Amino acid sequence: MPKPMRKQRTPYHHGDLAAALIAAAQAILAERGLDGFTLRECARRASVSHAAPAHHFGDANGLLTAVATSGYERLTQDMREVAEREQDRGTALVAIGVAYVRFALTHPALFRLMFHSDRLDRSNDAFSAAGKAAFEVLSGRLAAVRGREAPLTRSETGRNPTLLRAWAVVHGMATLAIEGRLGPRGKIHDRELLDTVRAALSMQADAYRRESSG
Amino acid sequence: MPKPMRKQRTPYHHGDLAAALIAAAQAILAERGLDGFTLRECARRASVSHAAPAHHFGDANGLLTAVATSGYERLTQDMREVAEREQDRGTALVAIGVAYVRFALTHPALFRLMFHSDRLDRSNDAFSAAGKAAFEVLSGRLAAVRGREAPLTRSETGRNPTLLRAWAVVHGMATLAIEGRLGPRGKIHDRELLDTVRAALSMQADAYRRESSG
DNA sequence: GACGCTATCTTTCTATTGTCAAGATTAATC
DNA sequence: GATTAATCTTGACAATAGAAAGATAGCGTC
Repeated sequence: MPKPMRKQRTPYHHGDLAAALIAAAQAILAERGLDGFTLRECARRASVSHAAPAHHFGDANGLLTAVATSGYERLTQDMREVAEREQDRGTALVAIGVAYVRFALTHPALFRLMFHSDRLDRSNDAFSAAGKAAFEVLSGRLAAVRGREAPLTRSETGRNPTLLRAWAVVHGMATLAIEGRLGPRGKIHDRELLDTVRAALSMQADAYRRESSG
Repeated sequence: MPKPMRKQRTPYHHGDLAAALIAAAQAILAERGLDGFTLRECARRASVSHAAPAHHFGDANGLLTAVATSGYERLTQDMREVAEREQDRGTALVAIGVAYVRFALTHPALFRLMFHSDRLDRSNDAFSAAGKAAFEVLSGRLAAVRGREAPLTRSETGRNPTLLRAWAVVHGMATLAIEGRLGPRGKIHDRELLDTVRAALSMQADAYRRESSG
């Protein structure tokens, strides 16, 4: 039984370097933003040589893809949680949108990485699965509100005006917010902004209902 | 009278290096995207030493800010042109939104630079003026549709659900489109997508009218 | 328990980048 | 025409990503 050596200087093998690198990358993103991310700084924080990450993630973009994947998983979880707390279908859809925007405000650099970066490896299976799952929370609830049968796939969004509108309004608010286009940032302003977001999404939900019943 | 020397090997002074650098930067953005942009490559394309740009733009971000500024000016012009061709206020608002998305589809990297980059010098006066002008085309037309008096400022968008919604839906569609989230890209697909965008914005405009009259 | 295999990690090297400092060259001004 | 200011070059520095080659240690097999 390989007894874990008790704290040598620096054990040659890290133990769980992949997880440590992801955590370090998340911290760097939060502190310095996406442009402030460097693979070497990541390695430094994990107390490991600058070439070590390559064995787990290939290159810098591979690590970023893993970080983005975990970001999608957290976003999915956030949206599901708030949706389950709501009884009404319409308010559930609004709550999902608010959670989406709140996620962006809480993790702006991560959100940018997930949605606005060309440094992601889209052929990565885990990544696309995580992105798909997040999308389906939104599209599934929308289909419920609209009284539709099956939710649409992502690539069909470009051909369905209603789904496009619903996703776009939420995503647009999130994007504009973290870019500082909607006024100053800060705890107080963010809360005020989320109130406005909730109001705007309620109006949207009302419009969806009117359209599908009219 | 300083007669322009007829084509020496390489004239020590470029003549209009600032413009040449901006043009080179735009070309690089179009070819290789924002992450593919480098200051040295820019200098190479302008046939100038790697340190020359500093005298005109300070640093790399200064050049990018100038490029973004000219991007906002073009976007403003595009939106104004299509709006003037429309008679009805509602269709003008729709046309502005379509122009916004079309601009993003035509210049995706430039659009990302303008809206999703932290490499811009927001204290630059020309830059903020250009951004403000673009915003006011949209908010002005929205105010007209809603029967409002004065259009709102950008920082008030975070407190006004209707304006927030209107900007967000257009910006969200543009963003999702250039990130490939709405299906494959390409001439045919883009045209199909713009039709969907137009349909979606028409539904939005109808909703605005219903709300302000109800 | 010994052997070998393989994953993990380090060191070293190359090419590239942005920025700075100092000098060269030209245009503008008086 | 001389001085000043703007423009551009050369050379250097620190930092980066990635590749190559070697060191170390965990793991299965016999």
